[in-house]
Amino acid sequence: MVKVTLKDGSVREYQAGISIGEIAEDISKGLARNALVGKLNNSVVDLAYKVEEDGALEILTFEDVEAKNAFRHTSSHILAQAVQRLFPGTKLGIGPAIADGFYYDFDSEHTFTPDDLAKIEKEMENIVKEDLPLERQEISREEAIKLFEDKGEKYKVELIQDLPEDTPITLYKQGDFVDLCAGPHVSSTGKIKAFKLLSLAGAYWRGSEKNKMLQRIYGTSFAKKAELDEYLFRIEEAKKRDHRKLGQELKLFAIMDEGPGFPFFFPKGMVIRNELENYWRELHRKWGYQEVKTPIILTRQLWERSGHWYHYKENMYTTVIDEEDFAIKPMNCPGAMLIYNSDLHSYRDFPIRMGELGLVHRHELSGALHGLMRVRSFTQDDAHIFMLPSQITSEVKGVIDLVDTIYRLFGFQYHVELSTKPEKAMGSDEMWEIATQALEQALKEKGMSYKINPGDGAFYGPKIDFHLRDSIGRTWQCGTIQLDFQLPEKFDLTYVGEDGQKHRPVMVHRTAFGSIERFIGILTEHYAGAFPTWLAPVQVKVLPITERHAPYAKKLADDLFKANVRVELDDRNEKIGYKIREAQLEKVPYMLVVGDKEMGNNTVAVRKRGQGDQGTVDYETFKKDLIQEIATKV
RNA sequence: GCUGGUGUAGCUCAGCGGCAGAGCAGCUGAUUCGUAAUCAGCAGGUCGCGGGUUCAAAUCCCGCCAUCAGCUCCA
Repeated sequence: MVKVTLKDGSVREYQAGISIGEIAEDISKGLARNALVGKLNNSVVDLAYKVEEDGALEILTFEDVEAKNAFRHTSSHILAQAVQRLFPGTKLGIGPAIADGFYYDFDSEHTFTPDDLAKIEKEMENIVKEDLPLERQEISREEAIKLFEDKGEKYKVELIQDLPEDTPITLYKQGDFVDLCAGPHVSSTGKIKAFKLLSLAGAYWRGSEKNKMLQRIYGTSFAKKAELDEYLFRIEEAKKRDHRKLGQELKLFAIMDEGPGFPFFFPKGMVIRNELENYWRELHRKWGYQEVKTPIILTRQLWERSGHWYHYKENMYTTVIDEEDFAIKPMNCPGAMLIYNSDLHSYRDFPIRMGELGLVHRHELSGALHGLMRVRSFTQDDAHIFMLPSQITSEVKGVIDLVDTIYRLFGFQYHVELSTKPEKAMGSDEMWEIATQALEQALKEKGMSYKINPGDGAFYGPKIDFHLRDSIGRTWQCGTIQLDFQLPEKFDLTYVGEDGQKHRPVMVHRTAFGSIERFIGILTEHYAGAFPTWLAPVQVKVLPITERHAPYAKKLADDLFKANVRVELDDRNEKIGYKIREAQLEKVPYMLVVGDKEMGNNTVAVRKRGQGDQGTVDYETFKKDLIQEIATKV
């Protein structure tokens, strides 16, 4: 007999060798129906797994992330089976579950088209109907290699050969289809009730551009049809928030064929940008920063000295002036070094916090460009902080607080990553070690949870990155804190210490928004274009009901304009419903509808974005509240 | 950069070898109206760019550019 402890603490006894599926059956019919995999002593296993010893058991359903992954992993096997049925000779790459679904990589002479996806889905439906059980089988390395060699599955053979010696090799079999797979899987193809293939894409074998590009098919699957439909609906909704679409609809910004990766800001987008910059300046003044501006084009010698010419050249635009080589700055730091060195510094001056809204240009791969999120010219809200080594932790903590202040104002969820020394790096290992420790120390003292990104640091130092999400869940690096022991050396930065001797200061590069452009992209998606009043390009629209009310409407609009409110008057000869509809589509926060009633007693009928008609209020009261709302950035 | 898709009016899209189309937006006129679209008329095009095939190309073929998805990259 074996004793099984369930999640609720109850203990049940069974014949040794009972399967987890049978235990689920014993617990309840409903659970057995929804059970996908089991979790025995913290490892996830198939329902067919036979329990031979006492242990803690959980029966997992689609609600559990491990079960969801197994479910989608099985879905990817069904996809592979369907593809091999329809396109014999197709070789298999890998086919894992991912955050919102699954994919499988194929090497096929046939190039898959979107039309093929429908055919493949049909065949997948057949496989689901066939209700094929998935059978797990453990075999020796030699047998496995022989099996896949005979099938011509060269990628699988490569995978097996690269597995550590002591790893058991398992196969999963469903009908005539066999795949190398660690599992676990759901018990039968019939469990996959709702799935959809979503897209096609190229993907390099094992993620290296040196390898062959395979064809990847993405899909998703759910336990219930309704959940799938809801997911697809959510994706459609999220696409409506895409900043590229909203940027065009709301006339905020655009990227044109004439300037790939070089964004244009229209008057309305410029309002948002200027408001953000005003806020930035106000905040940085309070936090003890000074502001500088450094040139966009600087000599080749400078970039050679900073190391960019050797480590960053493929991303830099260059030009020739009077037969001399120049480069357009991809970063602001060398300019800041020159400013630092234009004067003598005392330890008493530290920390020196030198901010710059600096326009940088970087040559990004054409395929990497993405609206405002990934561009070739952008404005970093940069700052360089010069300090004593003893000030590192407190300065880094200060920047963490500053970034958090900004993100909290917008209600962003973010996560933090610590990136360590990359392969192509300047400086010694010890330098890197000290710098990385200093950053980690600050994170620990702030009690922040963070993810470590090995080898993802900048070439000159380790960094802390702040990542924000876009409308469809992709994350983008925005704020960053980078410790740099290289540039102070290269530019021979010094300060005079207490002892009257010259010493080397420590420097941190940091951004909060990251890039103003990217930040505006994220903001646009975050608010779905309905910006808070302080950022809204147009804050109030005054809508007279007929021409008769236009003079009163104009008086209000003029008064608001004088109070620095961004106001527009819509005195076109249109019905009120039409004007409201337009203002609503423009996502203007406040509409003031004025007719005979309002004109008589100096009131306005307020319509608030998202909340509809708020009734009639005294104009002066409205104005006072509005100005208060703008000032407090709510 | 790589793989695949897409590019037609300001916007959204139809047309896919035989006269360049629709809706919205724009302009003109009428309508003077109370909370998401009043009616009528007019105008609007190097069909991404270049080459080729054809009696004839938006449509087929080749090259390039841009863009979308993913991969790679991401300071």
